Amino acid sequence: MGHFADIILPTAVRHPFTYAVRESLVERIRPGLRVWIPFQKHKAIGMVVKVHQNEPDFKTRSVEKIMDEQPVLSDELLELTEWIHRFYYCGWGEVVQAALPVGLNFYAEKYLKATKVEPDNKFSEKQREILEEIGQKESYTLKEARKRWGEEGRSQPLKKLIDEGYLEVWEEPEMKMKPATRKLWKWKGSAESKTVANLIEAHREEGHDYKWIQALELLQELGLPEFQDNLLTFDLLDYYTLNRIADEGLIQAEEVEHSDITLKFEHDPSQLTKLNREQEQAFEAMRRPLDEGKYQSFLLYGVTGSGKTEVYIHALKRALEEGRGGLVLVPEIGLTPQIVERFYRIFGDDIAVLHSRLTDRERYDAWHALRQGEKRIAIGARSAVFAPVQNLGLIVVDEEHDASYKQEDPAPRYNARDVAVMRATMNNAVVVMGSATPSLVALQATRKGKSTLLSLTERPLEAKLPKVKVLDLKQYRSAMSGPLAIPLYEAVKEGLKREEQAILLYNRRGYASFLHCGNCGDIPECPNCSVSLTYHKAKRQLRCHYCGYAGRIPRQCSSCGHDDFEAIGSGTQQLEEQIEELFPEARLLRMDFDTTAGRGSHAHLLNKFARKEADILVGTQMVGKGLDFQDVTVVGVINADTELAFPSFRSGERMFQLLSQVAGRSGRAVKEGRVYFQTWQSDHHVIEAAKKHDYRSFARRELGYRKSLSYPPYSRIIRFIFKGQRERKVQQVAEIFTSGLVELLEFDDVLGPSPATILRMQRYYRWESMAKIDPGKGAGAIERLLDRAFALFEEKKPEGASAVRINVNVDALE
DNA sequence: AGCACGCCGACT
DNA sequence: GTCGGCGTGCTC
Repeated sequence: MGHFADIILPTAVRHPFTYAVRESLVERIRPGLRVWIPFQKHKAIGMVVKVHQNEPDFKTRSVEKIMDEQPVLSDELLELTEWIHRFYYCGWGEVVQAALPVGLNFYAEKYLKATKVEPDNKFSEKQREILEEIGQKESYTLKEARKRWGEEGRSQPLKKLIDEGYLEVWEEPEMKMKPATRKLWKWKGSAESKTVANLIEAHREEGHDYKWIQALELLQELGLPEFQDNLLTFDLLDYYTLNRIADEGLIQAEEVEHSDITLKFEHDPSQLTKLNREQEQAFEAMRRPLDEGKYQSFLLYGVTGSGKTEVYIHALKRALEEGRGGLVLVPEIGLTPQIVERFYRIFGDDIAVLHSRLTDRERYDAWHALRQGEKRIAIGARSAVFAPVQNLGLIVVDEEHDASYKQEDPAPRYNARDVAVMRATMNNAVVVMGSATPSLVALQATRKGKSTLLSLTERPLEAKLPKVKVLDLKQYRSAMSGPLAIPLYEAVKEGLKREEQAILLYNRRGYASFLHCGNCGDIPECPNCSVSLTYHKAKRQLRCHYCGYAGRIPRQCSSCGHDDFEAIGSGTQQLEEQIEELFPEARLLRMDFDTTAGRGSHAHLLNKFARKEADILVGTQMVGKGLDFQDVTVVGVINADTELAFPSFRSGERMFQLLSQVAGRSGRAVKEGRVYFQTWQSDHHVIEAAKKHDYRSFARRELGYRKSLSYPPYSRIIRFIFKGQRERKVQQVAEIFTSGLVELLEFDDVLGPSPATILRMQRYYRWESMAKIDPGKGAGAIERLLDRAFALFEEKKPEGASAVRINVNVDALE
């Protein structure tokens, strides 16, 4: 009897493909190995998930060769990815593709080769250049060629050569990865020449260009020049910035072998901090299941500054002592050198840091080191949940409530926090989720006994929580100083007198600048999406945030024909101007989308402020994480409640998180701080709870509201997006599919269909529906339900339904 | 999801 | 007469 292999590919098709296995391969083939297979008209990489002897009733093709000696995915990760594919209703191969680094995933490099020989005069000059260059080299990747000649205007010489068969494209399964050398940076400068601060000062006096000074400041911010061995790694830095400084001869760049490139902070395990009483209790609670090798889930609720990280570190240390590995997940923007340093100090080279600036090769090496057990801890953002940590004993999910754990688009639309819980279950491991403002889903899990609540309430003595004053705008309507209610205005004024600093926050909505017609008020829209175009003053361009469209400013208004466009500044820009009028003496710094466009400029602005080069910082919520300033005594939120206008069941939760962050952060300074919330809804429970730093009362109210409308955690939301180029068809498909859902889900709520908030995006019309289902339903039940919904739709679908794509988003956040 | 095939409108 | 955009259907 013949042998067959079920093989997955990175497609949205939700079933494996069955291939025949030649006799000579039967011995070696097994799940987790990648294979080179014929697929459609080309060859592709697939992964074996099952080997069996059941001949299928269609004709099979044969596995060409086996690519790996050892499975790239262990049984554990194979099982985990399969669960994700069922639960989040996406292709198994799509999950595996997201889980593996380049070099171990399904990506096969495409190469170019010159084939036919033709007289030169047949080609354009550009084409002759391309053919000559490619002909010279042994192998040329399509990627390289596209980079060089892909953007050659309308004529597309490269594409034509390929289409006409003068260049052949073929794929190869093996990845040729660039050697793992990187530039390492050496700080040149004598012991006396000192700090970068001196240099900046000196160069300022010499009138050096601003960008150069900015680059230097970046170095100073990171504190790297003061490094003991004067070696700078740029793992978490901006390559171009450092190159620029190197060009100036201030630092030297050296090529260094890969093994030397890891974040080298001081490694001194003896610096383990002693835990306080509460931290000790939390640690003790985790220690039992950790020692017994049992699954248990914890929610570590602790206000900012209460020392959650220390608890994580102690627990990790314990896991390592038990001979097990650890995994630390942080939000996308949470992986800063400062955080890495704290872990590195205790665990040294036991840690693999998986951050977005790694090259393919470095990612591959880090993955390998974990797989081989050479490194026992992985730290990284969302996709690090797939890191091949051996004998996993502990998973930490820091800032558990953070939205960046959920991948929205493209598939797989998984939530790394929930995947972490599942992975811990499968490994009999402990999972700790930490937050100062836990998500209601995590909180509910503790009430249901699925998770254990641990609290850290003590803060270091010097860090008192600031007093929050709510300013009701209804009441102050006639007592305003520009955008500021009188008490906030007075507070800022008094603070400035004492040479203290202030931060004024403006909510995100309406933060971009745009253009409007001075005659009829019409705002130019994106030709591909139904959104207003934003105005980029510097480039004199109109841009779309959704599809990337960029265009010139139109000559005349498309609706009335007049030609007098006016620019309307962003919310923060306007606020900045108004504040300038109120406090003409003060030095202002604005921080928003426009001013932080460049890389590193975010940290740059904050540090400028920290050095007291400005008195007032005006910004959007992106200021968020950077509120710990010694001399800031006034923080004002100009429009605390705009978030509530956002049509989402989570807007209250999001606003509470935002306001708590503001209210919680500014209390670190020694001087007593004051926080002001300006709002139209002073009696709103979210405002009241945030004012009193009272998570519990917020949660109680919010859970009541969620329960009454059966929103998460009392339901699980599945969101469907229907998209296609013909609006009528999209609507029709949305209606028919949704009516099928209603039939299947008699007792659960189905909302919609309705046009999406942004009806048209990238030339596709979008409609959406939402189903609220029983939160107890597991992966299997969800998969069966959706299978039935699609089967039902298959029976009822109208003519032309295939022009409408249906996206499924399980546990959608919005 | 990607990709090739095939149909139909615009331009040399 | 031909090029290229987009709807349609398929992948073992």
